[in-house]
Formats: sequence, C-alpha cells, structure tokens
Amino acid sequence: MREFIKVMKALSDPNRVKLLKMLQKRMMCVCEVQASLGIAQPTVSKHLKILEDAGLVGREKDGLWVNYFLSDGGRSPYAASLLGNLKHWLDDDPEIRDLFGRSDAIRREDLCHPRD
Amino acid sequence: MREFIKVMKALSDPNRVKLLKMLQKRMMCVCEVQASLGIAQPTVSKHLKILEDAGLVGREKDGLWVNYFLSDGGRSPYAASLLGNLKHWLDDDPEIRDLFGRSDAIRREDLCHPRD
DNA sequence: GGATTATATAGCCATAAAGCAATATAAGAG
DNA sequence: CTCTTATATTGCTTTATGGCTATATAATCC
Repeated sequence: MREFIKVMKALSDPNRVKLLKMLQKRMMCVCEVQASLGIAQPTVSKHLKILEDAGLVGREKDGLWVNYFLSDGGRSPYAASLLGNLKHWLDDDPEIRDLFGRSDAIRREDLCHPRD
Repeated sequence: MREFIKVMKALSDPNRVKLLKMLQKRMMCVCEVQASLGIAQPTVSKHLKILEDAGLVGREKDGLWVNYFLSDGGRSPYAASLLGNLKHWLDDDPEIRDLFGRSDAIRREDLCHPRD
C-alpha cells in the first residue's frame, strides 16, 4: 500500500507531472528542468527526489551534471503502469503544450558552462 | 490537467483507496464504510465527496441511505483507467486483506435501524 | 590545494489536507 | 407537525506539502 500511495502522491503535483512529460522526450539535467518549469533549483531537486523515491525516474551522474530520465518501471509495477498511461495522456493539455513549446528551445549549453 | 491531478490526489490517501477496494465487492452506505474503516462519519462523507468529484464513485439515494458504488468511469478517462488497474492491484496487501476480513462481516442491518 | 559550478540538503513560511466534534439537512415513522 | 435517523456541512486543530533562501556537497578546472 505504501508503494502505491507513494506513486499516487508523486503524481499529484502539476509540476511533477510536467516534469515527467518532459522526460518522455529526453533526459534532462536539473538546470534544464529548472528553466523549463520556472521554479527554484532546490524545488526542482525536491520534486526529482520524490519522483525517484516513487520509482518514476532514474538518475545518472555525468560529471557535474545529474541526468534524470524516465524509469523503466522495474522498481514499481505501479510506477510502470502509470508511466505507460502518461505516455498518451495529457498531450493535448494546454499547459503541457505550452511547456513543450518552451522546453524544446532550452539547451543545457545555454544554461550551464557560461564560459563556453 | 486539473482532472488528472484530481484523480491522483483522490487516490493518494490510504483510506480512500481502501474505500474503493471495498466498493469493488459491493455498494455500501456511509455507515458501513464508517464501521469498516473505523473513522468518524463526517470524515467518511468528506472522503466520498473527494472520490465523487474525481469521478471514481457514484451515489444513489435509497430512502434515508445513500449508496455509493464504483463509477463506470464515464466521467473521467483517468478515473476509468485507474479503477481498472485497482481491480487487480493491492489484493495481496495486508491492510486490504484485514479490511476485507472485517468488512465482510459488516452488514447494514446491524448498524442502522437499531429498532429492527 | 583553492576556485568554480551543478546539485543536494536544511530551515523556514504559507497553504492544503485529514482528522474530529458539533450542527444542519433530508427522509421516513408516528 | 414532531421525532428519529442517515448523511452532509461547518468550524477547528494537527500534520503534510510546495515554495523559497541560505548553506552544504561533489565534481571539475586552475
């Protein structure tokens, strides 16, 4: 029951749902998510932790970055099922469309390494 | 998005999930739910309202009682899908098993109409 | 080593949520 | 109409959640 509730709670916040929808397109680092959602970096980290604890996303360090990606669902059947549903859900949602419009233009290189 | 979030929030509480699992077996009135879950009657009514607003349950007046039952999902595709998943989820959960053990013994006639 | 940068954690505040007791509403019985 | 009973609503308290700023950690560069 706890595992199930954890997944449902993780999916109960619009910013976390948006985050998952973005990760459907490609893996992202924290600063890319921050720029796309327009919320503070620590808030993004907190959301990502909640999603990770629920088994909805995975992470992979890459130097200074941490890349987050959609989980394959191996850790939680509830997460797996919901991620499957989310693939075709909300694509017509205006908020999600707006988000995609914005996040497509966001590239890590413009946010990080300002010296390059 | 709001509709989706509403369904996820509705499913984010253990008592509401238990309630839905019980309704899988049969429709129930408020006092039966109250006895099964062991929480106050107004709390039950509040939970049922949240589930109804999310399109997860329906209601039908029967004299003094109000019978609640699982929605057919016609009002929300998210609710429909999740209700379908819940049918086979959590049946092995210890809390749900306990609940079923208790709720099977609960009959409306023993709770209401004490004069009969 | 020290500086820089991306992410994580800690601490705090405002709002939401879940619980209860008390009260209001609605339907049936007399 | 009055009384009873099942459910709904209101008002309140406690805890959980989402947001922020400030600080800590981890990795890279010099």
